[in-house]
Amino acid sequence: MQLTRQSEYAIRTMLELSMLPEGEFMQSRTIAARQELPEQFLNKTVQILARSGLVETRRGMQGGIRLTVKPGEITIADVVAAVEGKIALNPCLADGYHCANQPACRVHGILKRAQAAMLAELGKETFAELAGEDENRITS
Amino acid sequence: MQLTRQSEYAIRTMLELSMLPEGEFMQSRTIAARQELPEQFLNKTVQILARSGLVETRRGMQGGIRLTVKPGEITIADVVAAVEGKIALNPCLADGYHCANQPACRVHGILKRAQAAMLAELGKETFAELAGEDENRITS
DNA sequence: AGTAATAAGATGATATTTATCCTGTTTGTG
DNA sequence: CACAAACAGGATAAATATCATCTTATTACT
Ligand code: SF4
Ligand code: SF4
Repeated sequence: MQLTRQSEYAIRTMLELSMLPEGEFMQSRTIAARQELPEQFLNKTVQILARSGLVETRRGMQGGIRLTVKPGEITIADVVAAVEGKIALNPCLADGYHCANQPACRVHGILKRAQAAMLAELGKETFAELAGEDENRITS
Repeated sequence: MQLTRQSEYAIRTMLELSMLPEGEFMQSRTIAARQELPEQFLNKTVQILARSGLVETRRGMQGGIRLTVKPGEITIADVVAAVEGKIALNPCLADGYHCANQPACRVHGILKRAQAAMLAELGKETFAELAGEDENRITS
């Protein structure tokens, strides 16, 4: 019932990239250092983001990672889905899964609504907003 | 990002017990059979529920498991919390954890709201309501 | 050519999940 | 009291997921 570390790393990476001028690259070393993430593991994570089409990478000198989407058009929900696959609070909420007593199951409906509510919140703020002002936050 | 099987088993067990006349026992074999759950594993799960004060057990003939709470006073949120511990979408949402950049972290706030929204839905219907009528549900 | 950067595959250390087995303990019944 | 029924609890284990790290490419700029 928790995000994986990898999802968090991905979110913080996307946040870092969202703060860059559009089209600019940032290197994974830099991201790792700034966010204090394990560099090699971050590389793997970036590969996932790249395959999902959220970022693109360039090798060699002057290389690095940059967004292929506009910060205003993606949310934490998108990043988590990219890293962990489509979110499903329970197997019966995943595509293609079928539970025998699902039609009558009242638990199913509740879980479904809970998941929808969670996703709605995760999808409310875009990275553009997240990367914006850092102050005037509610602390806790 | 998913409930454990054990949580689901616990929910379905509580649901089964909620349908019993107040104060009555049901045996774990019966629950396991009716809900098609692995019996021994269910026993472990029941122990957790018992330690959390949601059910009480009696050994020996005529023994079994019964609720120690009123079905109208507990929700899925309570059961999941009992089995998995207090829900925290991310380590920084758990009690006592401290992340260095938490005060300024805007991700934290979003995760917190997402979690709150999810818990609100999970806490909306009590087991009394869940155990009530089985029909007139939205199927998908 | 050389260097800086990501890609990709293999491997592994841990932790969690999902059980099962065996033995103990409690309790009602005859 | 002996027995059987039912849960309790500890040990064990298989499967899977998580969180990496190591090594060897491959790509691209200079
Ligand atoms: S019993 Fe209900 S909640 Fe559980 S898997 Fe089946 S449909 Fe989903
Ligand atoms: S970086 Fe933000 S979201 Fe991540 S653990 Fe720290 S406070 Fe929580």
